[in-house]
Amino acid sequence: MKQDQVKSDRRMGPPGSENWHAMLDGAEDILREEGHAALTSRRIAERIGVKQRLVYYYFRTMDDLIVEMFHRRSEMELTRLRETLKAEHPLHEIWEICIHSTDARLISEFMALASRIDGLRAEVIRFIEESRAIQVEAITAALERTSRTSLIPPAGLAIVATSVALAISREEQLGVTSGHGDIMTVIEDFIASLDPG
Amino acid sequence: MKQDQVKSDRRMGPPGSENWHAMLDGAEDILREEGHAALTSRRIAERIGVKQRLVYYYFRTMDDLIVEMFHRRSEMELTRLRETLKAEHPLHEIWEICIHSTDARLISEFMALASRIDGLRAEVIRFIEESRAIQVEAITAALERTSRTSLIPPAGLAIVATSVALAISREEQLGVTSGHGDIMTVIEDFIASLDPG
DNA sequence: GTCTATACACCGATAGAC
DNA sequence: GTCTATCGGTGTATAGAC
Repeated sequence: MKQDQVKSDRRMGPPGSENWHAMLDGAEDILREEGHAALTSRRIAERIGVKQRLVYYYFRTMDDLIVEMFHRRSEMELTRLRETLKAEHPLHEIWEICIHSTDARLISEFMALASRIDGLRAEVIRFIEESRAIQVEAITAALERTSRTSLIPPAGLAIVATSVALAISREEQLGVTSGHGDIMTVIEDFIASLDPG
Repeated sequence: MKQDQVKSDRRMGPPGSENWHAMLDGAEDILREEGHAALTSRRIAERIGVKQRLVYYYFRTMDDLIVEMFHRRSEMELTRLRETLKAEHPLHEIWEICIHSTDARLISEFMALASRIDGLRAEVIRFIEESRAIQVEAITAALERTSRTSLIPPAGLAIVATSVALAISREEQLGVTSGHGDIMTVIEDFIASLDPG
């Protein structure tokens, strides 16, 4: 294969270059701060101080840019998750990631976009499956280490943790807080009992 | 107050009329099937067989239409939830509503839109708070009826139920199912023990 | 690599006739 | 109530010079 571009022979900029990263950074900021409606090639260019045309030199289409934005982010997150498996207290670290690196606004936007963009949907599926597998591995190891059994199987616990963390993050951004402390305490106590320290 | 329209003196169509409902129905279908990017006055008009101009006779702006669409829907949902309190097995019925009336695609779109549209955000907050209050009431009553205490306070249980139901609905639409059966069984067993029948 | 310039489509919203 | 017609703005994406 001499050419990477099978769909188009337009000249393209190299992935991973400075501009390439700057454009994805700018796109992420716009998506977080202003939402999907503001995520346009013009605004990205304006934000990082280049001309609009250049966006189409680094990304074939806007949809490509969006998929790449999610892909870059999910790779970083999966790497962080995998590293927790080697740490002393994996469950604490995974819960920290769930609570603090979950930007509900960004996730809402990506979810809505995933319905429309096939490539993004595939990336989202891959991310959910991989991160769940890592969490299940950590939970299973913790159960074995403490010689305990759980009423809820590891995969079920992983779903509860991630979905509650996301819901709390979303509601906090909206300004709703009722019941948050209650459930956080329960989850943290459970983790403490399973992964003492 | 002689005039309802304080922001604009443009002539407006009556809320609740046939066209008014048809437009909101069409808007909902578009949002569910094609996403926010396709939700335009032209497409709504085309879908229900009227001219685009008519949309602006019934709704002052597109944002107004979107807020009204969520409002109409959340009112119906809250009414259904309130009715469960008078039923024989409230917890079963609430869980049914959580699982089956939760359209993850629609909710993703509304959440993303809520970041941009202030009026929609206010409606979303109101809906979350009201529905949580109803759920807490049902759970508290069930605990008293069975003379039980829960490790997790009612508000925490409500958060777990709604957030897990939403996560499962979202993942099912994506085609991810690992762990779903595990957690569903646990929740359903818990409800059965609290609200036997 | 980066630019100017631009084709072309679609959008929100309105004026004013019938 | 519903229509035709339209304005001004913004979007994606490309051609081709430098």
